[in-house]
Amino acid sequence: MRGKNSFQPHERIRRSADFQRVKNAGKRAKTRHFGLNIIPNDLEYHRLGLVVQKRFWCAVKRNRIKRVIREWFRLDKAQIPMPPKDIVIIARPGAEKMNPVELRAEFLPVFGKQDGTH
RNA sequence: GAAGCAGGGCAGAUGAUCGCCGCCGGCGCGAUGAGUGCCGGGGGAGGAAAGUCCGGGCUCCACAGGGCAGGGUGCUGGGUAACUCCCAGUCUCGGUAACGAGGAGGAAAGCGCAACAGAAAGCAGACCGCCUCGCCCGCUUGCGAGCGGGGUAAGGGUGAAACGGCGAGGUAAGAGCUCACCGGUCCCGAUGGUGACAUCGGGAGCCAGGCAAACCCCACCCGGAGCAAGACCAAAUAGGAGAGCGAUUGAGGGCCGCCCGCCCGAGGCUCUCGGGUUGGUCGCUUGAUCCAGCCGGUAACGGCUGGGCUAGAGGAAUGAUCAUCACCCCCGCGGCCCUUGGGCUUCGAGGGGAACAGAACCCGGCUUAUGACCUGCUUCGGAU
RNA sequence: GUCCCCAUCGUCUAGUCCGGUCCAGGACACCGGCCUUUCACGCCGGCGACGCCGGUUCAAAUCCGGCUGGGGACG
Repeated sequence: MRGKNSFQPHERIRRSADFQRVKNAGKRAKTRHFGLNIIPNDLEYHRLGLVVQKRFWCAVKRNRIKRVIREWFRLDKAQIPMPPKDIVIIARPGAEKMNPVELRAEFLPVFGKQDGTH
């Protein structure tokens, strides 16, 4: 087995239909720099999808945002409460200045509140 | 020391941990396959990867053919696969200089353009002025005022631009009208250079410019699309509806601007609508390649020999954390110079910063963005 | 990734091909005044733009380069 902190291809949302399902039917949350859509899936693990629009940033900054979010998911996915979910994160202007520590602090309340609901 | 000019390479390094994407080897599941998981090894963005502004390779459009249209280039010679690129040179312009910039063919081939101002703006032009003649008036009798005819481009004023400059002669006043010198234009000759051109000598004449980065003429170049090119495999739906046309005397299609020419060509062809798929493999990285040495060349570059090649993704991989060492700035302490203030420098136990920016078929350039450093040169200032 | 197109007052636009008539015209909006008891309508006046940087030219919104910012198409 790989380490539990890995991020493998099947944990990634790729298909356009999956993005549409999460966006239309999922619960929405909003933080200072991101929008999140979340919906439970039928699998045994969480999945992550990223939306970083081309119109706001150049290629280097887009890659930077996606890497930092994936780094968060890789390290903290065990903390996400258990019915497995599809999570789509939409970056908003200002997100390119986030470092991993700030990002973790920003996402913590979102999933902490979820824990309390059930 | 200050300011500036030109050129050069670099794009933080090392280690640890957790991860990502290909490749190779081994093992497991599976059917010996397709896949998939684990372990090990090795690799993984740039000088601009960018803008997509030029030029090629490659692929398809029959074979890439002719003409027109359209587009591009534009001093000379060389380099190159090719170029709007590079190198060397010529001329012009800018700069005190080092050096830099130049789309630098043609306006006595054509159609044209020049607002406003000004008298006049394209085979120039009399508003004021200057000179002269005629008429008339005044008087101090050769001067003044007015009107009219003529001569004149020296002077004034306008303009972006007004047809050489200056001196002498000449004249009623003037004028290249004539002459000397200077400047430019054109023609002829000599010398140097492959050539652009330069230098020198002689002559003509001062009849006359600018805009081609609007059209145009001349010379040369360019067929069109683009890896979402293109080739193959698998799956799935349908085997439809409408319109147009047609059989060798040629419907229609291809060569994606048009014509010629060529080719394919029939119980089918084309267009539109409707329906299905939203997969995989190849192309896909060894190439006009990079490094070193020698040779030819002023150089760009070329030749030979030896060696190296390890990104090839596909909703798109290089990241995070920590430590140490280098670089820069601030701060603190010490030393020196010294006019309160400031400058230079050693040390560190502190704090902060480190640019522009991410391959998408591949190369050669251009342009734009950007960090710290090194070397050479120029001008000015100081010291010797 | 590749290939195209566009940019003028706060908004919609004319002028760009073929340079000067343009310190850029019009409509709506905004501001001030007149009319009206007041508002609206109407009339008069004002404010206000050639995306940016170079070049050619006597002269550039217009011609030629280079940037910047938008928009579109493509199996």
